[in-house]
Parts: sequence; structure tokens; C-alpha cells
Amino acid sequence: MELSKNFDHQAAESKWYQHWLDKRYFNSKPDSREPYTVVIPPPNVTGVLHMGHCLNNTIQDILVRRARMQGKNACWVPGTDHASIATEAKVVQMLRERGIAKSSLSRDEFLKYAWEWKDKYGGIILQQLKKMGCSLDWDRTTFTMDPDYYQSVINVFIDLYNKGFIYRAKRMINWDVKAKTALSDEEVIRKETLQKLYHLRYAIEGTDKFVTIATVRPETIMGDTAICVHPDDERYKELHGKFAIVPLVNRRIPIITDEYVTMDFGTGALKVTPAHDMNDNQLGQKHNLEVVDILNDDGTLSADAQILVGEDRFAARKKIIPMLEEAGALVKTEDYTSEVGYSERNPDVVVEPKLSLQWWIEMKKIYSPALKAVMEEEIKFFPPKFKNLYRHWMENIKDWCISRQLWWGQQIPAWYTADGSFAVAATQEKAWEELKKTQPDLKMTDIKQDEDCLDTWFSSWLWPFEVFKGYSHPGNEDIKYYYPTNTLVTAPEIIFFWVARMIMAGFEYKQEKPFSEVYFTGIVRDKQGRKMSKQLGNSPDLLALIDQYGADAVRFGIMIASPAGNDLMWDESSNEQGINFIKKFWNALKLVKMWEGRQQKDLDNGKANFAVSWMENRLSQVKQQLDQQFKDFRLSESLKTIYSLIWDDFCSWYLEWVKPGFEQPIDADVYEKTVSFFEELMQILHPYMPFVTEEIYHTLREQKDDLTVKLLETGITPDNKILQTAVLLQEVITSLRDARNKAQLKPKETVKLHILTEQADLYASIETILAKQVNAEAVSYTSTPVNNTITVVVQKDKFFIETTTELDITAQREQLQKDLDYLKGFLLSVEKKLSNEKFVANAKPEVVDVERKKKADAEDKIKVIEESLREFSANGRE
RNA sequence: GGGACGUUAGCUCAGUUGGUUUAGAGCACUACUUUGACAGAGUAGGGGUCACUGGUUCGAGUCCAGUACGUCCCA
Repeated sequence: MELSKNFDHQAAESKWYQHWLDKRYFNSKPDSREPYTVVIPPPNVTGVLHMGHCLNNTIQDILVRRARMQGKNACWVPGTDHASIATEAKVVQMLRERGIAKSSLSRDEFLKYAWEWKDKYGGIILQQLKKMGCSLDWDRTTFTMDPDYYQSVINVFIDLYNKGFIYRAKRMINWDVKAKTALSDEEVIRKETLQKLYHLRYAIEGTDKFVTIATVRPETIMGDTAICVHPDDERYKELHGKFAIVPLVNRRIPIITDEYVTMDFGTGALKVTPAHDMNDNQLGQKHNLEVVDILNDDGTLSADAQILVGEDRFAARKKIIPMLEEAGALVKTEDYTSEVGYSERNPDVVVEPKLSLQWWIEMKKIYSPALKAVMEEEIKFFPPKFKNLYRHWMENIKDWCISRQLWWGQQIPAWYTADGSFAVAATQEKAWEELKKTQPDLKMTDIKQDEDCLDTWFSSWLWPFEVFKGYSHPGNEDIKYYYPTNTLVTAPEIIFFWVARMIMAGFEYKQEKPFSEVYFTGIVRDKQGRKMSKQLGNSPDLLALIDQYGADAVRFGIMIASPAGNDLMWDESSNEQGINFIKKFWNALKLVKMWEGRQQKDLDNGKANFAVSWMENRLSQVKQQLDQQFKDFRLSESLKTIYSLIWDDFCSWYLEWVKPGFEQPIDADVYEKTVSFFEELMQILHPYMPFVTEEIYHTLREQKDDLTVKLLETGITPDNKILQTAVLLQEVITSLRDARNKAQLKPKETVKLHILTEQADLYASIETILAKQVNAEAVSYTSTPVNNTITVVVQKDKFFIETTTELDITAQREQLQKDLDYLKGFLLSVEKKLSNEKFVANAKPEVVDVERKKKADAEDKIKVIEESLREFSANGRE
């Protein structure tokens, strides 16, 4: 078969992915095998693939493919979440393009359009994951608004409400004034923003004195209900218990004290606006302050502001400054940079802290099993540093605002009567029956369901069990078999919003952890260390990258740069490293295929035996290393291990050792072994680079199976003696080549090699390889130095290279001298240690022994080199 | 302001309970090598007072304290 010059990734990708699908390799059903279950962190249904997904899903695919090859029943469940805000924004945009205003639609009409959008554009990202080669069980694709899933979310709400864990209250939330909805904390993006810090003075009641505060939000002074100073602040002690007058509106507010105030920030006096600042609100609660809400839902000033009513908050800020100046209240203005929250979905919109009537979960009632499970490592975090972060958050847990003023999502199952009383129930009828108990005359049509829907995270926290219908159909075969799942791979950014809550839901509804391990990936950054984001435009087009470099090279590129648990600085050039790697072993494939037709039985005269048995041992050794690395989630490191095994051990050493001369035949057994090694190498690399490895596996020879499902076999127990001999052989080859190089011998020029050693029998097993690798026409053993040769010392053995070329002695001598200097320096440091009585007395005996051995070795080597140098001088004089 | 994590070669990182050769890898760099799998290659080479300052110890990249810088989280 004619082999193409290069690997054709496009042809291979479509061919093999379809083949795997046709064979249903990724589909899983419960059976007697051990399950290995992974649920995908569901991307937004509006999402498109970016580098973060690429990293995250490559890691999951590696874990899943490896588990599958280890004979486990691997099940990786795909799906998306409905992403209330993001999707609603997309739908509104679609409607706008068609000239339809959302406000002109009923809820049902709007939802019809939303489903239309979802069916047409949603889940593009799942198709993109196929391009990456992800081995997901597509039959299990789940959406957080699937009928059963939807009902489970509703039932969980009702259950939590009935348990008394859910309540409705007016509290501070993040408010998106454009979308007019509450936001969760993670939907708020903090950005460093240049602002002005205004110093304003408030008159002290009953005196002619003033107190000056600093604020970036002068338009909210009408909502001030106190001024707060630090109790120990000497400057303000005389103000304790007094009252101040808010400029322009002349409200009388108390001056309170609290240690919350930072004395050296601003003026040390803080205006307190409980309706418009999270911290101020807490202060307000603590000190029982009045709450004056001066903003409308759309961010304009309300009637309670008394002035500038109807103006947008930012227009009001501009307008109030001259007013304050005129009133003599503005003391000074300075530049100030601080973090301001913006809405994730409306990036230009500054989020408004706002008092609002919302639904909350009282987290203190459900968090404790989730904390315990992680602390006691029933659920293990990788890297473990995230345990601390998790504990800190859990121990300071705040109630969770779960209502959103949106239509796209699970509608809150609460029904209200005209007087505002309500009932939580699965259906309107049940709610009506409940409410009738206190209001006997109530008609069913008199009650109205809550307009709001639930936070998307309130559905995705059920993900690990509800993808198997573990709540909607408890006790089914799937949930019994697959739950708890094994590994969750996710970004540390959502440790609280998703990971922690899934653990809580798992214990609350399955009485069991949702997963055993959580692997937190790093954040993908660009070369300059900036986080990849749409706004910066530094996020590459992944599909274009896959098109250009191939999925395997892209997967390699991101994994090689991805240290466990750290952020990764991603650079497009890492894809080139992937391409080069593929080319390297594709060329090896070409070499091996060249030998296919040149096999000859019983040809081997012992030359290749060592190479074959070394490669076998080396492979087993690496397999053991890989097992450990996978246990520790050191995936980048294990890829490096495989990379080096293929490039250095297999291509650079092994293939050179067994390579027959130009157009010469190869021993049939050696060829057979070589093909098997190649297959095994492709097999261990397969989880990282599935396409090219499958392609090569089938090109090497006719196969009955596919690599994707081929079981990994445990190798033999590595023989250390053979491994050590190979290390010696490599060291000798390198040193001799170096010597040849320095003596400027041409590669084609043959030499005669004389070896002075006490382990001649060891060299007998490797001398053919050695001779070939250093281009020696003859190898002999000697007990005395050979004159007029290049001398090389490796460990305790000496090598004399006899050549017909005139030798440049100075270069050799310099090299020997350099080695000698190093060894003497080294010896000195060892001797210093050994002559230290305290060291010999205190250190462990085996450590002292090691030092003694180091000393002896160094002395031996020095002796050998000094001899050589002496011979040199002797020869030089001749 | 509170907390977490980090700082090792030009770049990205290893360095597992303190002692296996006066610190390792990949990439990049330099020199040499092109009819023989591979120049997107081969062979070899140069490159680090392990951020800084103290401390513990016979011994510190490794442990402790502080300083500087950086990143992230929370407020």
C-alpha cells in the first residue's frame, strides 16, 4: 500500500469518528463491568467552543478513553443547560430582527419562539465537540429543560420549600437594569474602572460644624440613612451620637460607629445607603437603619429621591455635582480606580445592588454534609489546594437567590391570591386546594402563578443524577449503575456556583456524593497572561485551528502546555509542536513499512536481541509510570512521558538499533516485535491523540479490532539490569559520537574501537549496536591503553578510537581537562561533607554510605582521566 | 481591607516525606551535518548565585518568618 507523505488529518478525522459512531463504541449500557462515569459540565445551549472548553473536554476525553481501554464500562454524558439570561437575550435579538417586541408577546408565545431558537441554533457546541474527537455517549444527550428534568427541578423546589429551606424575602441582589432581572454573583463581572471620588460635607445638626464623607456615588445621597465612623477614630469621637443633615434633601440621619469602617480610606467617614450597597445594607440591618430606595427597576431615580426624579442614575450623577457645589457641599474631587460590577450578558451595563423581593434558599440548612465530604476526602479535589477555598466559602455561606425575572426557564411553582398570600404546589389545582383552606370562597381562576423562573444553576445542580433520571425515576437501572459518577472535570471559577451545589444536591437527594474526584483545570490565558475572552478578542477560532492543524495536534498543544492545576499560557506554536510530533512518528511508520516486504527468517545474529528486549522492558516501565501519573491527574506530565518514549526511546534509539543496512533485509521476528511495539505506543498515546493513532494502528497491519476499544495490557515486570545496560550503552554512544565530532571525523569515516573494561561480558551483548552507532568497523578489548587514539572515559571504562585521520590532540585534552576539573570540584564538595564530624554523626547511615560511594566513584574516575592525560602528554612528546 | 496561591534557564514548567553526583525537561537559541524514515530532521553545545533577606539544621530549590513582585477569590 502506498503511504501518503504526511498524515492527512481531515480525511482521518471524518473517517474514524464516523466509524466509532457506527460501531457504537461510545454508547454505554449497564453491565457486569466496573463503570467509569463522567458527566460533562453542561455548556450554555447558546455556547460556541472556546479554548476553555477545548482544554476541559480534551481532559475528560483522555480520562474516558483511557478508562474504556482499561476495560471499564466508560460512560460520558453530554448535554447543555438552558442558560436563562443568555438564551433570553438571543431570543429577544432574534425577535427584534423580525420586528417583534418581547413586550407584545404573551409568555407562551415568547416561549414558542425560544424553543424555535433552541432547536435551530442551540447545541452547536455539541457538534463542535465531535470535531475534537470527544467520545461522548450521544444517545444520553440531556438538556436542563427536557420534560422530566424540568419537572424534577420543580419538584425539588417544592420539596425544599416544604422542608422550610426556601423562603421569599426582600433582600439585596445584583440587578441588571437592562434585562430587568436579578443576577447571581457569577453573572456579575468585576472590572477595574476609573471613577471620581467626591468628598462631600454634611452639616452636623445643632452645630456649625461639618463631617466630610467620600463617595463615588453622589447621586445616592438621597438614600443615605446614616453616617458611619470607626469607634476608635479620634477625629470623630465628638460626633458619636449626633445627627447629620443630608445636603439638598435635608434629611436628618444618625452618626453611628462600626469597626467595619476603614479609618485611612477616604475621610474615614462613610455615608450609609442601605438600599443601594451590599455592605451598607448589612450595616443598616445591624444598626436598624431606615431604608430609602431611590431607584426604579430601569435604573432611573424614583419619587423617593425627591430630586432629579426620572433621570438615569449616571445622568443624575453628572447633574447632582453642580447642585452640590452650589449648595457648598462639594469639598473636592479626586480620581479613583475601583472595581465595578458589570452584567455578564449586557457588558456595558453596570449592575445595581438593589433591594428586591426574591426567592432564597437558606444554605445553612443543607451545606454541612457537602463540606464534610470534601474535608474528609470522600470527594477528592485535584489539586488539593482548592479544599481551603471550598471550606472558606462553605463556612461563610450566604443564602442563594434562585429567582430570575425571566421567562426562559422553570417557572416558579408558587400561586398568589389577590391579597398576596401564596401557596407552593406542583399544579394550580393543588395550590388552589391549599389556599382554599384559609380562603374558602377562592376560585381557582383567582390565583396566579409566579411570573419568574428559577436560576439556571438551580437546575444544573441536579445534573449528576438527573442525567440518569435519578430523581424523576428513582431506582432505575442507570442511576443504580452509574451513580455516584467518578470524575468531574471543571474550571475553578465555578467551584461555588456549581460544584459545591451539586455536592449539596447529591447528599440531599441521593444521600450520596455525586462524584468521587473533582479535577480543576487551569484557566487558559494568552501569551501575555491575559484571560481569553470575547471582549479582548484574544480567543482563537477553534474550528479553524482544528481545520489547520488537526484535532490531534490541537489536543496535544493544549495538553502539553497544561500543568496540573495551574493556568496555562497558550500559544498557537504549541500546535506546531503537535504537528511535528505527528510527523515524527508518521515518518517512523514509513520506515517500518519499508521493512515489511524485506523480512527474512532467522536472520538475526544477536544484534537486535538486546534492542528488542530493552524496548519491551522500557515500555513496561513507562506503563507503570503512566499508571501513577494518571492516579495523580498529572496528565501533562504523562503526555511528556509518552512523547519522549516515542521520540527518544523508540525513534532515536530503538529504530536505529534494529534498522538494517541500506536495502538490507530485516529479521522477521524483529520486524514482528517492532510492529507490536509501534501498536502499543499508539495505544498508550490514543487517549491524547485518537485519530492519528487509530489511523496508524490500521496502517501497520490488517487489524481485527479498533484501537479505541483495544484493551491495555499490563506489561512485564521491568528488568532493571537491561534498563541500566541500555543507559550505559546510550551514554557510551553519545560520548563516542561527541569525541568523533570534536575530532572532526566525518560521519562516514569508519574507526576501530578498543575497549578497556572489567565488564567485557556486558559489552558483548551490546557491542554490535555500539559498533553500528559509532560507525566502528571493528571492536576489540584491551587491557592496556592504546597509543595514538582518541581516548574517551565513560564511568569506569575507557574507549580508544583508532582512526586514520590525523588527530587534533588539544581538543581531546581540553575535554578531558574539563571533565577532570568538574570531578575534582565535585570530589571536594563530597569530601567537605564527609570531613564534617557532625554530618557523619547525625546523618542517616545510608546517606553517609551514599556520600562515601560518591567519593570512591569520583576518585576512580579521576584516576582514569589522569592516566589518560598522562598518556597524552607522553604521546604528544613523541 | 481580608484570604489563597505563586516566583527555578530566553519562554512554559518538573523537582513526590530536607541528603542519587556543585539543579532537570520541552520549546527557543548556537555550531556542525543534506542522495539512506524524518531539514517541520539529525549530532552535539551554550544557558540558572532556584525572587530577596534572615532563621532552623551537620546539610535548604525543598522547612519557618519577613520583604518585594505577580495572579486569583472575597469584601
